[in-house]
Amino acid sequence: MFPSVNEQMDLIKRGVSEIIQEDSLVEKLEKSIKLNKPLTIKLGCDPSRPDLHLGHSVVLRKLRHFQDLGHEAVLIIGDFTGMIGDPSGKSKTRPSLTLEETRKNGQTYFEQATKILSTKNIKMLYNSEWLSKMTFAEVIILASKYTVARMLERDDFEKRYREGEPISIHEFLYPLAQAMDSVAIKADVELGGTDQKFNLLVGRDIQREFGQEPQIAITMPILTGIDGVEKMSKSLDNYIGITDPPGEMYGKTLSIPDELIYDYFLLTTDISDSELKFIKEEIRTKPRDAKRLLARTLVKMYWSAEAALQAEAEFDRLFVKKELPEIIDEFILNTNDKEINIVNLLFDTKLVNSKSEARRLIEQGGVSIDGNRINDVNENVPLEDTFVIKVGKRKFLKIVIQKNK
RNA sequence: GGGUAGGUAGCGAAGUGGUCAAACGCAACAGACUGUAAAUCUGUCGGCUUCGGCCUUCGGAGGUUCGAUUCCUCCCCUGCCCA
Repeated sequence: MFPSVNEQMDLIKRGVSEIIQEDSLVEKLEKSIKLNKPLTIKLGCDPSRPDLHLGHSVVLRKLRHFQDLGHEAVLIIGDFTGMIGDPSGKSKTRPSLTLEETRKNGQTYFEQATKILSTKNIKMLYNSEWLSKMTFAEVIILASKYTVARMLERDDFEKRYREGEPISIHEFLYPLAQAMDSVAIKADVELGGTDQKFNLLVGRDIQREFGQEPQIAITMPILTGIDGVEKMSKSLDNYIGITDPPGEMYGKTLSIPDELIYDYFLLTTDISDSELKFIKEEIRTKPRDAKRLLARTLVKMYWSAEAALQAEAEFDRLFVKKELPEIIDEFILNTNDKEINIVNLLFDTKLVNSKSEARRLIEQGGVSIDGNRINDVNENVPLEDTFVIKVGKRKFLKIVIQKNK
């Protein structure tokens, strides 16, 4: 039923950053084969931001590997912590979610995650199921199992403490809560990004406290965002969403720095080891082709081969040949006026957020109608036939005039 | 509880009675360039505007003043030190 330990380890080890402890993992795999029992692979999910991007896909894909090897994936939706709020201390404004919101987000998460995961051997659980039942006394006993000094070992706590930034007491409780999740499902393996290493290790300690065999912690590298600097995240707007439309996915991929191409192939695609070698060479000699292949590969994974080709053609049309896109949104303008001031037009069609912005764009030469650049803020646009406005590089809108009589 | 330092535009950070819509950096946006939505360079970067200005902003609420981001009072929030 299960592939051999060596075979399993080969796939498991691809792209990982760290396995703690590797020999214990081998033992677990051996035992699983002997008893013909799948391992329980845990992944914690944050229900406050259900929109998944390629950064999330790195760890989800690792989970998929385990599924492919016959093990069971368990997604833990952190609804309990989500309802209380702010888990990182970083985003001060992160709102507390209601129960309904966490369920809805959990569902969205599941839908998106199963673009990568198999729906066969998967379970999704909400951690409020066990965490909300804990009494205050139980929480205090749990808290007694860990010391402040050990908590401060975590990089971000240590850094914030050193720099005099606030750390709330409840933040110390989150790693413990996450550890209780591992206890609750008797996790054999927990996956996470390298930034989760500390939390995954707390899970091991707490499982031991509860008389369980500690889980294996597997960390995956953090994917750098398309800016090439920061980790991929939605709030930094340097992400490629797995539900991004093909054109956007393709374009964003092309904008990553060349140094990132290899990592993206390794961590976000299924490309084989032998192909990877070829790609490594191609990145050196023809980075453009390698990147286009990456962009096509990603669009193909999340959409289709056809969408990938279309996205590429569209991209070339827009940015290489600087022509109009194939499909342009339409705006129906109901008016009997013969002409309209360009600033008002931009504002009325919501192409800009304020009239000042419209003036600014015009003064900077960022606005054109049917390919003719508008240079004057006071210019009036005749309202006779349909025309196309272009704002900046990427915003197009087709204006259709409708006379009402 | 005591002491002390702070809270300024999306973020970081200057300013300490008028010359402040507020230096500078980052992010963002536009233009040029490019294989690219990268890099680089240039410009813009609260709102409205008849382009002369006008209006709303510097934790919150009051007050002093012709005039406050700058001074005073109270309140809220945060760091550090002491207990």
